[in-house]
Amino acid sequence: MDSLASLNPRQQSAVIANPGPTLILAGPGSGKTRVLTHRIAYLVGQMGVAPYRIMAVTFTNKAAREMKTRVEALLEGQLRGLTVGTFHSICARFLRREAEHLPVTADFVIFDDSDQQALVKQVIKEFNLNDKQYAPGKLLNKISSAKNELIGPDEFTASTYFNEIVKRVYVRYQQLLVANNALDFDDLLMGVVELFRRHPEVLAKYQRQYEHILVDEWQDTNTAQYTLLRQLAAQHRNLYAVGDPDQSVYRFRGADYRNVRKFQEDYPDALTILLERNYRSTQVILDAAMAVIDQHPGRTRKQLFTERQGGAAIYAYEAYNEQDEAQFVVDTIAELTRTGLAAPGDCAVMYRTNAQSRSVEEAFLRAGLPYRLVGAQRFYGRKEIKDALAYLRLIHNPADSVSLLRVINTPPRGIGGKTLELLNELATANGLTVADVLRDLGDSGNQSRFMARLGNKAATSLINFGRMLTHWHSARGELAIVQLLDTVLNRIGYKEYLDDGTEEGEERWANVLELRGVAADAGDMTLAEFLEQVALVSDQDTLAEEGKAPTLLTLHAAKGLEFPVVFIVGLDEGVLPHQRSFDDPEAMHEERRLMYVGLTRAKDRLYLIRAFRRSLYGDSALSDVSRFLGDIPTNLLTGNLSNRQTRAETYYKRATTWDGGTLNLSTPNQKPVTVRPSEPTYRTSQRVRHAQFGEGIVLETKFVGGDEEVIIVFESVGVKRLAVRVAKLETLKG
DNA sequence: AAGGCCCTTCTTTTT
DNA sequence: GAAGGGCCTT
Repeated sequence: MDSLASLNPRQQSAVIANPGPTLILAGPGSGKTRVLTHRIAYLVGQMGVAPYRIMAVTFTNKAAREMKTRVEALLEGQLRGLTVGTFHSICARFLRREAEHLPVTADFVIFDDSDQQALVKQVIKEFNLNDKQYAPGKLLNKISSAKNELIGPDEFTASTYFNEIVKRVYVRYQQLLVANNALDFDDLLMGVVELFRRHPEVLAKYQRQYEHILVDEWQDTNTAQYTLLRQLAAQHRNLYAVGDPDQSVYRFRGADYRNVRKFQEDYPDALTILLERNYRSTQVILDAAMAVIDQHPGRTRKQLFTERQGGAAIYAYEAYNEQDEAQFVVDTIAELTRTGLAAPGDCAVMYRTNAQSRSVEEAFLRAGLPYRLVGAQRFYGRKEIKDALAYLRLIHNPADSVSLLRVINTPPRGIGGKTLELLNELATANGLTVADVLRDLGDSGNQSRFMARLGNKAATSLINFGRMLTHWHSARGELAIVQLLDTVLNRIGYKEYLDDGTEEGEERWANVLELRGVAADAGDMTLAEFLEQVALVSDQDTLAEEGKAPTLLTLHAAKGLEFPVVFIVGLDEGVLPHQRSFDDPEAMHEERRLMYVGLTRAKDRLYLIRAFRRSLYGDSALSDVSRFLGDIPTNLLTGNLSNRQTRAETYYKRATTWDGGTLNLSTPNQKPVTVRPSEPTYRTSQRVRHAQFGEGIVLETKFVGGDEEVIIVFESVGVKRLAVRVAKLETLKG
């Protein structure tokens, strides 16, 4: 075993801590994963604990996989029976195993966000509610928070009229889930807690088994998760929690960093170990990060330190707009690569919201450079992927009415609204599900007792569809996932449906092929296992081994990762911190922690970028520099934003030298209004000729300090930025 | 029934 | 500046 000698004294004492409740407060880059893996290896290798008596819980599958691999490497062998997984996957496993105690069967499917939306919309319709006043998303938020707080539909107390509606929706929504043989994400957690409460003998079984429970990212646990762990650890009390309250960024999902303090209150005898030595970043980067997080009220200060004294100054850059911001990132990466200071794969670009990735992606595309984008949700959220998966889900679980509705007329097969209405009616009148009616139609064809009410055309379509379903359903056990998927795709002519000759169509089909690849990788996994796996992937899970290209990801997805070079874009008030946090102090604190997470991802170089103007809702507006940038001492900064005094003056000068007409800036600090520059001379995608560079296409026109600038991609030399006044461009036709 | 067009309404973050 | 919903025509 990789000896304990490779760990520092603090880490060592964490690894060899006596049994009992233990809390490891681990600053960023302090080697918490090493501590966790060594701890497990120590328990197994030195303390003789059987692997099956250990549970290690993480938040992402990637973290779970990594932990397992690293423990196995330490022990030089397979660890049979060790439970490593995410909260959600471990809970799903428990629930399937104990399904006899549940309202759903062991085959239950997991409903994702859009399935939940569909179900709530159904309830809204059923109750004749106004979906503006009672927006599905709002209702779902309420329901989700309730579940995270372990409040079931019956316990939900309605103190206001709105909550009265929420309660009714919640009750009905839960009924529908059960009718669909489905659970949502929150049900997985709450379901296990409830199961344990109702069936102490089941709980006792697991309590006995799990002598040691280790938890990563403790600060991100919510009430349901916290309660679950307390239940499980009640007998042996060997709860080993690793976390950092400064990195808690999932409040919207019910996470409560106060669970760190709660741990100490609930286990007064807990051993607490602080890991403050950082092995990742330069001191410059750490100082900046500490300066930001130290402004967080009501927090215990940590004094992070590193051997990596000094380091490159942090480059703070103000771009003109988000295109310029993205261009700066691309140019800088090119420059770092050229000078050998970093490879493209060392670089990461982080942003607050997914929407911000677009301008960055466009800049990479324009430069013809590759990048990798993190985001499983984006992939699995695509319509074509959801549709393909809906077929598989329906084959697996015919009770899944949400999937049925998705695919019954995709691709179009002549089953429209009227037919669906009739189908529903038939089902309800006979006390059956829609799937039952379809199956009967498929089985009995023209002899079906439901024929009478159906028109000829509709009946044929329904019979055909019913037959396909029945056929696939009975074949599902004999085929590998990828074969089943191929069969379905072929039969429904999905390629022909998607690939309509447009670029988008081609891309859609390419996405389906990617899903096919995932299915092929699933090997001989059962359909149930496959569906669960794809339901529970996280954004981070899609991040394979380090690539050769820069990584684009949200700050949330960046948690737990590190990169030699980090760019954080969008350091503007309203973006980071996000607009939505302005009137909620707790939310604002979380924005600060998010900034802290981003800063501490960087090992060597950090670039903080903002845009002077940024398009929002379509038209563009001016923004202020993020307050978080202002918290970083200027002596750590370089770049055009390193002197804040002058910047404020610059805004003023720049703003007042614009066309003047619509401007009413009286003081430099007053919030600037939207400025309309005069009409551009050139238009986007216009062809032009330059005396030296030859022919090109205008990508963008803009005004900088009253000067008109155009960005042009030339056939000969690529992208150039030119001043119209100087460039003498000739416009071409076409 | 299906496809197209115009309208609105948003946009945090994700297991 | 996209995506969904409502309303139109074929």
